[in-house]
Amino acid sequence: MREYKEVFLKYLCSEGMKMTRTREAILDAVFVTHSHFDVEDLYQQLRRSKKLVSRATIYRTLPYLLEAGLIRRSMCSDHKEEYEHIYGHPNHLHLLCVSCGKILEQADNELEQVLLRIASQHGFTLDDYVVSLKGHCADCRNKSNKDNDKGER
Amino acid sequence: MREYKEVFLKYLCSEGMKMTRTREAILDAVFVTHSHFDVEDLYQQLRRSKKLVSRATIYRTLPYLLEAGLIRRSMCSDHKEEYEHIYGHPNHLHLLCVSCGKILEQADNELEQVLLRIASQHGFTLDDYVVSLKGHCADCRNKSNKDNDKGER
DNA sequence: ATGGTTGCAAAGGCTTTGCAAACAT
DNA sequence: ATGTTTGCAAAGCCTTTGCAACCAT
Repeated sequence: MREYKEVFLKYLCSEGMKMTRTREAILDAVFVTHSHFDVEDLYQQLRRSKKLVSRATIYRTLPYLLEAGLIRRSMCSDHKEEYEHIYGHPNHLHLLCVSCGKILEQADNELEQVLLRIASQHGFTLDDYVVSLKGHCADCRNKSNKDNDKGER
Repeated sequence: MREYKEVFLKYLCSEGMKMTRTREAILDAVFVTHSHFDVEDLYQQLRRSKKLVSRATIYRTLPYLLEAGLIRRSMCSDHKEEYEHIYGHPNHLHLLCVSCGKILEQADNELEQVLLRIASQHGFTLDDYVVSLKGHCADCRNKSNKDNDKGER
């Protein structure tokens, strides 16, 4: 519970920086979100909770959260930096349907074992990973089959 | 050999578009590159081969190459769209050393099997995947150990 | 001839930054 | 009191777009 605040505080101290209301609010906004978010999402989330924080400050704070190991970059989306928080959000993979844009998240043990093996084969530690699969989900495949029946495109 | 030109031509036709010198030059520039590239890389590559193509046109062309299945988006780099070409460049994973920035590429069969299983478990086809592992390479671990011996930071 | 394509320069969107005021300790 | 942090607005960067000239067929 709120363990992430400790982590951030420790990080800030170690860098000679201070914990402020603003940073605390941003941190909370990050952990309210349960999936991917970008700067705009946080900005809106903060407005909703009546904590007015400028976008500039959010931009300035996210790299610290990244450094502190509290968030990580998420899938590359078009042209925006997306993040996701890490606590209670173990490493996982994303399944993206390129047709409808749906995203599933999933953790998989066997996958993790394989990645560990690969990393250590190359003398690497495995600190983090991003696995994104792209394909077509069942729904979209069905839909497009129906469309084809009616005469393609 | 040059098979990619066929592929692109076919794609262009199917969309009512034309093959032009400019597009051919961009395609060549893409396949000259052996690793990741962004728009600026292509632009410089084209200048070097005395084919002056505007950045705007490169920006306009890359989505077509993507659509045609000739390139794919690469690792999320800071703030730029990176691509890599696909021919002779099978799906693979990236190992990134977060300390020195070194990137290894590697194909792995077992990994691919696991990803296929996961996709189909969710009813997805597996059209493409991106696997990025982040960690510290052996060199950097050694270096940082030495640094520590001399008195940490 | 005709419709797609290109380069240019302008516009757009997201991100960064200089600076003075506000804040934490 | 002192150094850090913030918001604002301006600047910066990468990317997109309108348009007139150009090219492919």
